Amino acid sequence: MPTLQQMRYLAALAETLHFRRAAELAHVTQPTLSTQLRELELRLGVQLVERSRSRVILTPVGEEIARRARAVLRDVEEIRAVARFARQPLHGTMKVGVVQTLGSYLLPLIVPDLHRSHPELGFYVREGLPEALLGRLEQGGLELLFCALPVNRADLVATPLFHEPLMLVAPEEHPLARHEVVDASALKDQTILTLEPGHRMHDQIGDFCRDVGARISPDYEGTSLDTLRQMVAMGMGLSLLPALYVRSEVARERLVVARPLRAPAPARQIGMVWRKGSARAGEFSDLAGIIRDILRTRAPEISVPEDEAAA
Amino acid sequence: MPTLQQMRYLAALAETLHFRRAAELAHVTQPTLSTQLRELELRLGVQLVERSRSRVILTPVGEEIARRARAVLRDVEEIRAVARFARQPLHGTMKVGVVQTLGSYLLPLIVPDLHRSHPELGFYVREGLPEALLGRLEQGGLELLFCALPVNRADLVATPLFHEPLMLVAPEEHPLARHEVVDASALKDQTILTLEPGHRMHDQIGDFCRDVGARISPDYEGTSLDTLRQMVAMGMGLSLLPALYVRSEVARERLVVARPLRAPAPARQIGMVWRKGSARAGEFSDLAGIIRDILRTRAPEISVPEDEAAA
DNA sequence: TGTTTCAATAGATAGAATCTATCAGGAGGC
DNA sequence: GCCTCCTGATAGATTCTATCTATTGAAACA
Repeated sequence: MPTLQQMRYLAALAETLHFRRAAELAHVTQPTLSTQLRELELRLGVQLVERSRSRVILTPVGEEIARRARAVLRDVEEIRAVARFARQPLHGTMKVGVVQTLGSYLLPLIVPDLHRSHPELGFYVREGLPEALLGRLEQGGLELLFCALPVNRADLVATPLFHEPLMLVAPEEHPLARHEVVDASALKDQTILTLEPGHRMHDQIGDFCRDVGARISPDYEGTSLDTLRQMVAMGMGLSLLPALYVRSEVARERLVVARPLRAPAPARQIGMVWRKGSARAGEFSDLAGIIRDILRTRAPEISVPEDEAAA
Repeated sequence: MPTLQQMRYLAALAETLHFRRAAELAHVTQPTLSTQLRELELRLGVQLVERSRSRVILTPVGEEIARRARAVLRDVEEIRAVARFARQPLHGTMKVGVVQTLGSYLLPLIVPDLHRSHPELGFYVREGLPEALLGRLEQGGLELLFCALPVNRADLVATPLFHEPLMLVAPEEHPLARHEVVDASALKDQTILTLEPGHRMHDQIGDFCRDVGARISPDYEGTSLDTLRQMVAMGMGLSLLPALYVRSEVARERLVVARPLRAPAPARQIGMVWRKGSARAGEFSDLAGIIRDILRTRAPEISVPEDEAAA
């Protein structure tokens, strides 16, 4: 099998048509280049160079192979360039997953600022249910996941990004809409719409409703936060939606109103998850810090933890 | 600089995602593959593989580089294929030069048979004047030249293909056309048309005419054998044209007739020339033998020498 | 808890790439 | 014609490196 070095020598000789000068070009001595080219010819079983004291000429095969060798060397050079580019932190593409209940509002909130400060960083985004995304993350299909914590998998690590209360969403004319802050006990016997199973919020809201004596609507399970909101607007019941979602979608229209729940309100802890031992673990930690900063500016009403070592 | 071997290991690992099996695939032991991959990462300065006991995952850069590495390996494989192909004699393309006074009839005579017996052999043909073609041959722009011998250049070798007499070509109604064989002395004071300077035949016919007392037409010098023939047909004079040309072009029409000259007739020796030490010298010798055989069949009236070592 | 599996590591070894020094042949100058 | 310079090939020594065997340490599994 020919070596890259031999190809380099052939390319040099093709350029200079002169052994000594080719050797200089390749930063080796002339005997090295001579023997390696002879070795290359031996391995390929073809004469590449016509040697004479007065003239060095490549054979037609030699020309052809030199041409191809140059292409190979160029491609290898590109590989090195790819590596060099990737070496810089927060460059290149990250394959991230976002749980559906975050996708519609989290990325739009942080990506513009992030793109401004780190223009070389791109995201390949995949939405889905937590279980599926965690599986993909473990398998290597994703590098990074935004979802609700805690995540209890031995080979994954997580760091919190923000603490997001759930807010009561009701039709404008609903009696509870008149309260500025709603007490959990006020939800007794109310009908609550929630997401289909598989979402973290499904279980969380189910538990909460059982505690306060509210009734989960048996007839309907939403597939997204948007459908829940629309069902509330149609008077099918109340719902509990994440504060940042409310901020980005509910606050913009008049059909439904959102009210905070009195502490201890149900809430979710949103964080970033990656594989323990991921090559980019350091980058991910840094990225978490950057995202927390962005959130502090863009969503001051949300509680963002101090930076910490990923746990 | 990464080595091809390291790329091969990366490709194997990308395929199996398992060190031991990748090592098997690459026909080395697992520690070898491990250390070489680590070395590759070190050289590129990038982590390519996420190692954990339970799972092996390529990083995104790892994927990208593995993809490119596979392409490089494929291209190197192609280089080996090119060499393998070139190794078979009388395969591939030969860059040949043919002097203008041969081009119109020599190749059409031999190429059909040659193509039948050696379908993988192709010609890239360049016509020109002898001097220019010899220069190109020496510089490496051509590999092989068909022209009149002798050729006296130290770095070239030649082998004869056939001995080709020149024939007298005259208008049908010309008095000399009545002789079956024409004596050279009969050309005394006749007007002979010949080619422009630069052709071997220009000098050869000039010498011959001086010897027999014929007159070279001062007003006209042909640029090709075809124009000479046409000038003869128009009654501008007589001409001396090569026997195989006569056979292929003159014999087909009625306007001019060709008559052999009584010995010692002027003649030219046609041969093949290549560079001393050409990679394909052996092929060229073989080719000469094949061409001589074809000529013995296709042009039995022509004298073809026995095969010999190229001189 | 013991067993198996996996990748990393250590140390030895054979092979390869490179170097310095030198040779042999041809070109060009005098 | 002879000498010198220049070319590429060759010889031999040396350093590097790719590879091997043997082993370790850690996780997964039963």
